[in-house]
Amino acid sequence: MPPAEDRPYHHGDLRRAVIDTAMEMLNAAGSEFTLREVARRAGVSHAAPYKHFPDKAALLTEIALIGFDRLRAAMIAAGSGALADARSDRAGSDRVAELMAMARAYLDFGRDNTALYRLMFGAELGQNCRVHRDPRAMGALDEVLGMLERGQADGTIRRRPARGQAAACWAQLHGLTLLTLDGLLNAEKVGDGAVEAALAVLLEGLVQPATACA
Amino acid sequence: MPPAEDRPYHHGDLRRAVIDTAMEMLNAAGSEFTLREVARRAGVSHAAPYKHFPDKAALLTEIALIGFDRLRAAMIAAGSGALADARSDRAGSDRVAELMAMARAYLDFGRDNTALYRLMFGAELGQNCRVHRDPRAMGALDEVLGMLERGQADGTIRRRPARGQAAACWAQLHGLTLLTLDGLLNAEKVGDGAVEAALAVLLEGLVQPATACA
DNA sequence: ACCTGAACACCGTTCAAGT
DNA sequence: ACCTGAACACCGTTCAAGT
Repeated sequence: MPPAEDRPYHHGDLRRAVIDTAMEMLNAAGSEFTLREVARRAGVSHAAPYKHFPDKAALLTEIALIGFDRLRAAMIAAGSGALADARSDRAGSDRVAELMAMARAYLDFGRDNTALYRLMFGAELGQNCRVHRDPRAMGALDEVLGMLERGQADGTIRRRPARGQAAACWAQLHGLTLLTLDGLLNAEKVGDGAVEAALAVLLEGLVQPATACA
Repeated sequence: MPPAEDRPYHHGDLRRAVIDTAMEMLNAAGSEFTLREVARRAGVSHAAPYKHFPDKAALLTEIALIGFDRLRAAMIAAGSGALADARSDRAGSDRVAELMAMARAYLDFGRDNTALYRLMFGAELGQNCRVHRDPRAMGALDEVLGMLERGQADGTIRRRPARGQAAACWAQLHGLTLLTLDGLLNAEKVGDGAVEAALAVLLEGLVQPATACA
C-alpha cells in the first residue's frame, strides 16, 4: 500500500497508518520488523512515528493488544456458532462441541497469525511487560472460563475449580500452538494426528464421564 | 569472569569460552544478548567469535541444544528419583509420582532458566530453524513417552495413542511454563494454585480411573 | 592456525529546524 | 501541531593485516 504521491506534508492519520502498516508487515512472512521499515512503507521519515509512539515497544504493545482482542473475538464467534449448530440437532452434548470449536478457533488463530501470535506472548517486549498486565490479554481465558462454568452448571464438565480448568485449557492450547509453529509436533516427529490426540486427552480430563454403571 | 590479564594473543579454547560466557549472560537477567558483548566479556575482539561460529544464530543454536540436553537430564533425574522414593513405601502408584515429578522438573527448569528456555523455543532463530530439526530437541518428549508407555503397560495410564498423550503433556507443560513466565497465571489473575489445578486436569485425562463399579 | 582493527550497512532514538 | 534530516551510539558481519 504505497502512499498516494500527492500526500501532503502532514499525514492525515499517521498513528493509524503506522499501526496498519506494522500489522501487515507482521503477517507478511520474513520481513524483519523494524521501525524504520514501517516508516518507509508508510511513506514517512523514520523519525515521524516517534511523534505518535514513545518508542518501538509502545507500537508493539498496541499491536499485541489488538491481537488479543481478535483472538477473543474469534473464540466468541466459534463458540456461539457451534452452539447454534448443536441446538438444531438437539444431540445434547452442546458443551463439548462448543469447547472443541473454541479450541480449534484458538489453534487456527495461531496458525494464521504466526508472527502476531509470537509477538503477543513473546519476550520481545521484555518480561512482565505492559501487554500482559493489561486485562485485554485475558480475553480468551475469560471466554473459556465462562464456557466451563456453564458446563459445570449443566453437568457436562467435572466439578473442579473452574479457573484451574481454564488455565489447563489455555496452557494446552498455547503449548500446542507454539510447538506446532516450531515444527515440533509434525507427523514425522510425533506421529499423525498428535494435536487431535492431545485435545482428546484434555477433553477426557475436563468432561464428566457418564455416571451410569450398568 | 574477566580473563587473565596475561592471556596470550591466542585464546586457549575460545569456542568453549564463548559458549560459557554466552550461557552465563543468558541467565544473568536483563543483559542484552549481543555477540559483541559476549566477545567483550570473553576478552577478545568482536570479530574473534566469527572464527568459531559462522554467525550469531549458530551460537544461539548450540546454546539452545545444550538447554534441551539439560532439560532432558533434569527430567530423567526427577523421574527415577521419584520411582526410588515410591518403591520404598510400596504404595503402588509409582507411575503417578513419576509423572508428577517429571512435570515439576520441567516447570522448575523453565522458572530457573527463563532466558534459556525462551531461546530454546523462541523465534529468534527463525521458524523451522536448525534447533527444532535436531533430535536433541525431542529429548524431554522421549522421556515422557517412555514413562507413559510403562504406565500403559502396568495399567495406570489409559490405553490411548501414547505419542498423543506425550504431546498433550509437553504442550501442557510448555504452555504452563510460558504463561507463568509471562506473568499471565499468577494469583491475582487466575486465582491461587492455577498451575496445580491445571496439572490435576492433565492427570485426570491421563490416568486410568479405578474400574471397580460396586 | 588464530586473532585484531577498521570498515560497511544497518538500527533505535534524539533534536534542532522546517511547513 | 506535525514532520524532516542530520547526528549519535550501537549492532552484525566482513576482510585485509597482524602474531
